[in-house]
Amino acid sequence: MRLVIANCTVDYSGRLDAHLSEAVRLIMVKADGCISIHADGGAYKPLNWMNAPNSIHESTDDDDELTWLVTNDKNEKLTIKLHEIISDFSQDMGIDPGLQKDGVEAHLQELLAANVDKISDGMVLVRREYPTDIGPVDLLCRDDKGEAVAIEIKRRGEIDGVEQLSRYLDYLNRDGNLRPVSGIFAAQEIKPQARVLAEDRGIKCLLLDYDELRGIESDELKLF
Amino acid sequence: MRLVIANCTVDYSGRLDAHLSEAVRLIMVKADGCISIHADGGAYKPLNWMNAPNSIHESTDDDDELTWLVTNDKNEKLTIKLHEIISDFSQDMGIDPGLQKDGVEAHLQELLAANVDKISDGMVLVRREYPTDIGPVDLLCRDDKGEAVAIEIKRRGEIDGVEQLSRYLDYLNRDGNLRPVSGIFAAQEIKPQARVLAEDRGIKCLLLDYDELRGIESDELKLF
DNA sequence: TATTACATGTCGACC
DNA sequence: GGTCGACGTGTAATA
Repeated sequence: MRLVIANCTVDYSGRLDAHLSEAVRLIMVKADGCISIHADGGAYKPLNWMNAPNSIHESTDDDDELTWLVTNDKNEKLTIKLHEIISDFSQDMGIDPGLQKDGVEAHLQELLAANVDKISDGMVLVRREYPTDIGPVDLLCRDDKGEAVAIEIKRRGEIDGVEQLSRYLDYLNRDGNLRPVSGIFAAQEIKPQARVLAEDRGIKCLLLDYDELRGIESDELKLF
Repeated sequence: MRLVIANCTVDYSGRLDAHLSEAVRLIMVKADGCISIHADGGAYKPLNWMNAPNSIHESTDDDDELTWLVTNDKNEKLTIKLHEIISDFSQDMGIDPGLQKDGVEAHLQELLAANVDKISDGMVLVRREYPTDIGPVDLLCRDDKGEAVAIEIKRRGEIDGVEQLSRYLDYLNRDGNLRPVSGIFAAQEIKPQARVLAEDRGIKCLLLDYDELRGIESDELKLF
């Protein structure tokens, strides 16, 4: 990794056009060639960047001013004029062992799939990722009366997720072998508007507690 | 901005749980306190981060090992154990003058608004950003028969955009002065699922060619 | 390769 | 603070 702190101006042209006027910024060049330009504030997103693969071409103009021209094969171009280099530091880091995550949607789905009987007595899982023409339903179950129940799982339950489940229900209810299919919208957090929309459409909401799901003890989950 | 290169392990707990095993990484601390941890590859997204506002607490354990504990008021916690510091560099950068952008959806809307007659003969623009209680419709037009047409414009046409237009159409069709209102879903690129859903709902799809719109010559746009 | 849906999405605008 | 829509979204999995 190479870290250059410099007074610079930057132009990007590609998916849109963008310009950065002269200021001191950090220019980060990673081992794979990707490059990002950071200001001293504003979260982690860089002001400009160019992902790998790309090619970096360095040149010097008449005024001894350094320019980096970064291009890729998608017609994107990043031009960095380095007016004054304040610091230039390189360090080899090797390959990162990588990030282990726990608690993303796939994990929630796995846990809930193993505990559908906790949603209501007699509920059984038919299958995960039940396929339809408009995409897979997270969980398809049958309740104690043998009626089909489609479950959509989100980490954050917003209005889009309710729309998505509604589409699945529309679709599934056209299938004579499944009809009638009811819906459960399950999420760690359900936004008020999503809850209102779900209830308006006869979809039940289920608030998931990750720790509770992980712990075996969990009581019955609370449907409402 | 402070740049620390160190052999470190990191744990994040908050929206999910994540763990980074020991390796050499860059730790970036910006002037606003936000912090990000970068590996030497993998585009611009850091492995872990914590946005401002937060509070950073530094401590030393029995083995003289440095730990940074970063917390915020949303119950997120980032723990960085610094086993060995290879480099520690600070530089004041001042406030960045900021990024100027040019050429996104607003531009597409502008171009299409000026060329609604190219969509079909006799089409006239009623207004851009036609207001409704559930948000503004990108373009409201009337066709050669005087019937209202709502147009939703996207750079990338996905299923959500079709839902959005559907909501507008539901709403507009309750208005006796407008009814019947038909819909056109216009985008530079339309995903297959979005197209299927649109057609299922009687919404026409319109593929926009940015260069063609910009060039005055453009033939009639092709509705399908 | 392209298509899809997730993301600690982030970010801004508006209410 | 919550919702909504755009993003140079990026990214991984899947077909």
